[in-house]
Amino acid sequence: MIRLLLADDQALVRGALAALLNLEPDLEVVAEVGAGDEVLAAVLEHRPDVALLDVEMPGMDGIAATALVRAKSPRTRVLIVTTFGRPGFLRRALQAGAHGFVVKDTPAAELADAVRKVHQGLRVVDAQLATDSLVAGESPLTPRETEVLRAARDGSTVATIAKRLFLSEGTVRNHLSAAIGKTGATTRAEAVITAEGNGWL
Amino acid sequence: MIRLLLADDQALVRGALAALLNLEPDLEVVAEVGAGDEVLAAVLEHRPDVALLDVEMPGMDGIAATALVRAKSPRTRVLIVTTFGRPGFLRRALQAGAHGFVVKDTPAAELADAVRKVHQGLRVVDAQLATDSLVAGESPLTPRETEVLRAARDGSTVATIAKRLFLSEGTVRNHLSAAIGKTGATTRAEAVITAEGNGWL
DNA sequence: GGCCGGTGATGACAGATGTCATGGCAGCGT
DNA sequence: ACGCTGCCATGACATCTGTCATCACCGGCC
Repeated sequence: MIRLLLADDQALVRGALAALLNLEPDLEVVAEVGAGDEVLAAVLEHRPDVALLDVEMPGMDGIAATALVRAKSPRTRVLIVTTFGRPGFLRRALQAGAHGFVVKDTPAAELADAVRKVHQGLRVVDAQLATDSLVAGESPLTPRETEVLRAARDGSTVATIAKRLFLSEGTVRNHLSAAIGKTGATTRAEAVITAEGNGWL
Repeated sequence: MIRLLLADDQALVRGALAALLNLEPDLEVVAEVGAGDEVLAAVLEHRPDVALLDVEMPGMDGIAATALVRAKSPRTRVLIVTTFGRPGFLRRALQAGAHGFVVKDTPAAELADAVRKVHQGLRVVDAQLATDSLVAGESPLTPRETEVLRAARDGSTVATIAKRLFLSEGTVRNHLSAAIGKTGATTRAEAVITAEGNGWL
């Protein structure tokens, strides 16, 4: 019997996935959580064989949670199950120690197989996403550029960003300009969009 | 036995919801589709009692699909099941003839009840969302303002938007300025975000 | 008819934005 | 020690953006 932990912030999806997986005779959902910062405690308490984690979660994202789980409970294998096939997500998830990466629009029938493969120690990775990841490459943005661009996501002005990050306006403009150049964009908003699409933020 | 149709673009979620609902002795999923423009054909073929539709779908959104289903198959009741609790979505869904509106982070146990209530002809609406909907109100944007703001979502410049919509740059700026004022924003990007958040785009 | 709201346009203007050159400073690898 | 890279800052400049006033056309409505 393979023991599973489910982490997804959408209760309905979480419950539905539990129902789906519990249909399999060799799978058993032993714990469910709805936030990233609840994952580790639940893992330590229930010691699941495989943890299925969403990337987008309140508290802590699934990738940070993956790293924690791998560090504190090495026998637990991690399968990322996410909505967005962002290339950067895949890369960072694997670097954090995830064993598998499945997008939510894969057929339901394949999920159980993915779980079993991950449990056997195999790697499960969406093929399309793997190639995208190679194309998109690692984030070209420096930490500071990333931070500034992230602060620009909500449509703030340069002045606001500067205050929030304790930088001069000129510096913010410089970082934004660099980020715009590196993303191949011509506008701040465009840079935000492509950077997000590649999972660089 | 209540016969159900499921429409959601994420195959995994769709399959999981089917598993969840099929656990109920009085519910039966008779059809599944992954795009909005497949909904009507499937409804006409299988004549489900209740159709569970996601809002965000390729082809046609769930709200437009709702209107179609209500027009062509009045006996089929529609329950919207969506990720985003945008006030405008609720309003438009109800106007299109939906009988229920459930957000994906409601507990899984409540979904079956919602389906049964909708089947009985009752209205099921997320309480929090209903009040939000009243607060946010109808979109204050004129059709043209909406169109221009929508064209600005990808971070285009005024010049690009003007060309795409065959307007002068000044006119585009005027519409954007009006939209910014009506949304209470100070930037185009901010206006886009709040308008999207309210389901006005 | 007269009024009003939505649409399109123009011109003008202050302010924000993106770019560039330049300089200083800290850390890191050779 | 030297050079490289990343980070921070400044100043200057062209351009874009947001705002405002003004005009014109059209459709609906009292």
